[in-house]
Amino acid sequence: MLEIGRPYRKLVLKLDRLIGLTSDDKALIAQLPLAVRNVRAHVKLAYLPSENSCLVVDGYLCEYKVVEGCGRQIVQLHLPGDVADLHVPSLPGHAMSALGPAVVAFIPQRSLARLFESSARLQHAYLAQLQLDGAILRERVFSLCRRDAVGRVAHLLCELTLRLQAVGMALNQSLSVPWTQTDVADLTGISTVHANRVVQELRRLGVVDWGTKHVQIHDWDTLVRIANFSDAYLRAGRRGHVASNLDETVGEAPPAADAAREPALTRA
Amino acid sequence: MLEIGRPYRKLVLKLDRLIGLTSDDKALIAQLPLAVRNVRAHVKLAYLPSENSCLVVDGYLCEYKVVEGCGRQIVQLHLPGDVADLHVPSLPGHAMSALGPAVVAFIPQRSLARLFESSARLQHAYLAQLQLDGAILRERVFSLCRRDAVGRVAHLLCELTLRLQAVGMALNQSLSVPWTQTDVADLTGISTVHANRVVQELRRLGVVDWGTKHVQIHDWDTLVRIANFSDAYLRAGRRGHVASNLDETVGEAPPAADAAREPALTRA
DNA sequence: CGACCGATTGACACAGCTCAAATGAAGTGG
DNA sequence: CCACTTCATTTGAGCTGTGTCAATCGGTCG
Repeated sequence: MLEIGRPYRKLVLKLDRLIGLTSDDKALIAQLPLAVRNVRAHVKLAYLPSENSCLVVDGYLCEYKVVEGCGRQIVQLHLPGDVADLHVPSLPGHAMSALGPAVVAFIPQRSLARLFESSARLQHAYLAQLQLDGAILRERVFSLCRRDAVGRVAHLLCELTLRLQAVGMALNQSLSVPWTQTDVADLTGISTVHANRVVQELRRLGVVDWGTKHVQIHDWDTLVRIANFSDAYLRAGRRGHVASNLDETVGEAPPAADAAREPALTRA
Repeated sequence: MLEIGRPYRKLVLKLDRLIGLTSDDKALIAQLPLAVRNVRAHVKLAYLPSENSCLVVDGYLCEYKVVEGCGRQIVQLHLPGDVADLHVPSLPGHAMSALGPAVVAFIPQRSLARLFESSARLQHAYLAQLQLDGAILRERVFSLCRRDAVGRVAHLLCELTLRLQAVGMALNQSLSVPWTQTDVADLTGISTVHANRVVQELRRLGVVDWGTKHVQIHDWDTLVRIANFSDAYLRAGRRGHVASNLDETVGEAPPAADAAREPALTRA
């Protein structure tokens, strides 16, 4: 069921949704030279330093750090439509591999650079994407600090669903998740044993149907409640993204002439 | 002791160290319009959406997320020389404030945009900076998953030291740290009570002298060992940054003609 | 059929949390 | 210069979510 045609489709979908693309932009992306490859789980993606980026076409890619002794910790998860920087894992102890079978497309960084030179909008999209990745990472930090194991896994599912839907997948909340429970553990910072208990708990609550390679979400609202999920951070970097909590500073000095020119300071 | 002159000095230092700047670049940065302000702790930095960025001149800025009920979780820490995006905290529940007294400079984003148009190298520096921030966040994720409380705090100190030294501060490992132990707790994802116990443990081991507003590191090597610290990730985004673990793929098929053109896949 | 990997279960240990209270330090007003 | 407040640090004592260890079970593949 792995997609082979139009490998850039999801990337275009995502960027279009993020900041909007012209048809010229889309054509430019479609012309990128891609070397499409199938990757199996546990196969390390090597890199020729800084020479290629890696577009996820289908499946999941993760950057992980090897833990001394054994095991790994996944520090970032890439979904279809994401562009992973292959030179990041050139850090010692870091590596990149697929979770479950995946399809990727290698793109010469030089081609990407040329792409950005030819379209300021696409460059902007790239920046927006970077910002979004940052927002996702920060939410992850929050998750690790303030959510318990069940909350973390639930949050992961919520995020996954929305990110997949942003590239036209996971419609009717049915996710392809060809991960082992060890993968889930490495993603959420819990032990394998506990990951199992969490999965069972989510099943018991009837919020998900968690199969070997598939997750069907039955009760989105409850899942969101368990995860304490809010999708706001997934909109970071979006065009026309405006503050939605400006009310917090309401009651302060009304925007006087100079207050309008520089940020206000608000007593917490 | 707060610095008032040449507010962009640390930024220039950092970018120069990161990718190298020409004197033209430095002059461009020096010409940026800055609105310098003193900020006290617990004062929220408000934002006019997307209108300003915020250069940390002295002290620390943090982005945090409010925890339901009470408390906050710090998701990102900005040091002198860092440029914080003021529109990030426009996410609901997010905010930005200083840890201890700080000096910041507001920069209109429009000016930054113009800056990048006039110098491709500076734009590149900005990207490198974004990448570095990402690497720091990913290391933080790792820390939260795989280091115990003492390790996390030790790692925070190590990172702090190197990042400060990159902007000419913290020479001879004496750090200005005007934080409360609650701040440390919010940074590392532990409770205030436990933060106290960790600080005491570090003192007891004789690795640091942790005063109210200052930390003096006495035994760097031990601190590094406790933190399991490696500074590699702090070099992410650097110019000429090359893979240092290429040896891992040594022994694979020698770089054949086509292997040289696209990344290799290595059995983990 | 045997080997292997992932899922599952149970028993136990402990790092770190919570609650609660005492102590210390810094500032404020009289 | 002294009460008084406020905030940060410190200490103690249980409690609990997760980790660890160790089996068992089930499916898959050669």
